[in-house]
Amino acid sequence: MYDKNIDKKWQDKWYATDCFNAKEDKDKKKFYGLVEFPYPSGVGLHIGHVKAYIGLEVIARKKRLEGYNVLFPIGWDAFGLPTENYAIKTGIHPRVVTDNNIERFTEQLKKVGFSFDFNRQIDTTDENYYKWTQWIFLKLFEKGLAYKDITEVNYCPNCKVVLSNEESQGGKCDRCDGEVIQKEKEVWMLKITDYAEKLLEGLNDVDFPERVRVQQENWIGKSTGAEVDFKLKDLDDKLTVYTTRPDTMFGVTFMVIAPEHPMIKKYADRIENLKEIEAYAVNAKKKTEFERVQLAKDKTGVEIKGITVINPANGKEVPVWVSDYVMMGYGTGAIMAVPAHDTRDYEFAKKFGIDIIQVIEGGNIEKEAYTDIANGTMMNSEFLNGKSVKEAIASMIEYVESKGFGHAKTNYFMKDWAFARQRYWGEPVPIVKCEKCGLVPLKESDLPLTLPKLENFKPGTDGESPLVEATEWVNTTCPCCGGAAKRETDTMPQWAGSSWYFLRYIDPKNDLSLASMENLKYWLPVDWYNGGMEHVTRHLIYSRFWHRFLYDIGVVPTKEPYAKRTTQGLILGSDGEKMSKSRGNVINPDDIVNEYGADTLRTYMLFIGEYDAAAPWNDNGVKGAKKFLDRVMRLDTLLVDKYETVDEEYERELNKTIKKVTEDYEAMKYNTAIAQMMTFINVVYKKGVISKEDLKKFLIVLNPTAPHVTEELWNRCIDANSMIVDATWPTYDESKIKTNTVEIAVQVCGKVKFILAHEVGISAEDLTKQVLADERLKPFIDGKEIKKTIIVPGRIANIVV
RNA sequence: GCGAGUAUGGCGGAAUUGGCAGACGCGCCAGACUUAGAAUCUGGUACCAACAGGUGUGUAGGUUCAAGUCCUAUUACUCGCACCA
Repeated sequence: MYDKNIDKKWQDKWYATDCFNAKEDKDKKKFYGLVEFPYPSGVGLHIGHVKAYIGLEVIARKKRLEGYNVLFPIGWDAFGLPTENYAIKTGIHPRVVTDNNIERFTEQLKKVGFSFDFNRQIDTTDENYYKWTQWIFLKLFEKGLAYKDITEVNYCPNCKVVLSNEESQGGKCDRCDGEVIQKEKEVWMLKITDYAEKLLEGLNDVDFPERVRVQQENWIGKSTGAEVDFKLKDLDDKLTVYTTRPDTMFGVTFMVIAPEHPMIKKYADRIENLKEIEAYAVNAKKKTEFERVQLAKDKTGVEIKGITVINPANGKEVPVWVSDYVMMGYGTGAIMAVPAHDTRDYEFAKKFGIDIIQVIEGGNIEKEAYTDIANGTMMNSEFLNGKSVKEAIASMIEYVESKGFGHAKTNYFMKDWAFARQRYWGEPVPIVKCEKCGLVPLKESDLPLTLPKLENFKPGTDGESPLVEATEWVNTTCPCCGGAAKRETDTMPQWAGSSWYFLRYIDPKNDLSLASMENLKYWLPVDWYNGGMEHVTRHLIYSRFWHRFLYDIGVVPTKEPYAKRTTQGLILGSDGEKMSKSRGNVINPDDIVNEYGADTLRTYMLFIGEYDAAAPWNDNGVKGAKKFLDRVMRLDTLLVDKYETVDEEYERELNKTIKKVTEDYEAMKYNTAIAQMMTFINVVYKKGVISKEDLKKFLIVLNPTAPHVTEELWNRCIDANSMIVDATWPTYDESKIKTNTVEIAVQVCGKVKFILAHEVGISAEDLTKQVLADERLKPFIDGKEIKKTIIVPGRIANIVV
């Protein structure tokens, strides 16, 4: 029986002997396996953490046994709102809360037997860590990539905090799921848009799952087209639009600008219906995300009376409308509308009775006026006629460039990163505001800029940081002129610390640099990074950005941080629903470990199904995993020094098991690896004996899944003076897996009639003779004409009559 | 609306990529051991049928000697994006 009490015995041995620690042995081949470090919340370790870590845990243990120098670290992403909210509620300082939570998490992780290198733990709230987060910020500032701007930001009124675009996807706050509003505010921004192209290109050099790559590409949202100027009639000014289809310029019948477009203010005195337009803008702003998206089909808008523009392609005068289907945040906030080609423009034109300019030709008279449906070439477009869309785009761009009213332009959907939170529990921004010198960075030697002690960390009512209250800390002197200055009171978002943590693991105690180049060169890139899908357009993109920036300034040796990325699937409650407190279907890993032992939890997590697919929890499945481990533990009763006779089937099954487990672990197909080990155990019980040598091999391959059970059995049956963690991964003998004879199905007209054994390596002709001579075939072919025989040795025999 | 993915027994899931569908586990049934239960062990378990046999991988077609696997259409669900000009 697998007695859960053996867990602690082996955990004590492992963690006391530091056997999982990465060595600084640069001659050895390295493996850097990384899992997304947890936020140490007060709730403790969740079953999802276990699922997320167990995948690479198996790989890390296997790589060690294969002789790699393995870095498999863990740390704490500890800045953030929940800790602060808890601190606000209880009055306990976030530092104390964080330390307690880290202690609890560490204990829980060790109880599952994770082989993390606990000596390299990092904590983003440790001032020796965030010193370097601040240092990177200074570098970003120095290169002009960190800037302060008054802008419309996403704001969560509930959390009282500014959010980045990535944190407010779908118009909902990442933290509280509340509605996000737009608010004008002065905040720090990071120019991630400067890196859009590099982030896109980098995806070609890494091994990411398809859907991860696609999601990042969509998020960056690259589009190519042109910016074109439309002259305002009777004014010395122009309206610039962005379009991906400059070839359709001859079909423009009106223009649309966003309600926030600056042109409205600029020509307020010329606009005859200004009141109406302002009222529309106010109304548009009030719309919630839901209204904007769900009611999208019902277009609204107002024509601007008093302003028209001239289409530079044909000199025609066109009206200008205001509508909220055009966004100020994308392109130029203004579009040229071509209802004949764009469904949105079409809907708008139809609703407001604007010209569609249709030419009767072929099937669809309303929508294909400028491209011939039959051959996809341009028509009714003067010098573009007869060209393909692609050619026409190029030639129109050439035309507008030569005439000086436009140019080719690439746009990205991704926006700059709002990099400021109005909270206490985050990294202070190392910048002071001086009346004389403006925004002045701290000297590197003055880092870290530590958080002041504060009694009250409640955020201000109107999006003010609680640090405003720390007057002694806020009032400082300017590093540049020595005059009076004030510190920045916003702190960095939680994503700051996690954007580079994988670098610090490589050299966690270095106080001269964030990590030494020598160590970085040895360990980078991260060979394998496993984490959640929810981070694809958040942490994963932020950290790639920071890493690429650090590469550009010569701090890290690789362009991309992660060579390979995988994701784990969700564990659902036993009711098939997402685990949540309110549903009461939450499984606590502690309970499973306490009742069934750590290896049972590990084995079950891996056996439950495909690793990156969601799977519901099943209590009986857990018992099944325990039963398997019990059967393994009882192998000692079958132990013999040597077999009396060589058994080919036995040899085959063992070698097959080693092969399959070796390959399946690497492909994260843990469920089939375990199935094969179960099959092997079933064979062993059938035979009733197992030799020491075979048991030894089996225990090693099972070890990454069930380290406690295998160490215990190793100690009892193999060698009491050594441990599996120091053993070597077994090899398999391919020739032992192959058999002399193989069984194939013999079909008549595609229906299986009987099974035939034949020798391996037999020719098709010989096999045909053997099949046709078989007595069992007679009843099916007697008196019938054989039309065709398909004989594939080792595969199939099919007789068509 | 656009894009990606999934669909196999009562359940979780397997199927050297076109070659015996349902590995392995759960559950269930029967038996052994037990005073009894638990645990353990043995056998059975896709469906229909008394048997012969037939039918089966969401649905409808197709290609092929042969289809869970390839093609066409279609339905349902999951995920992502969503006025991207």
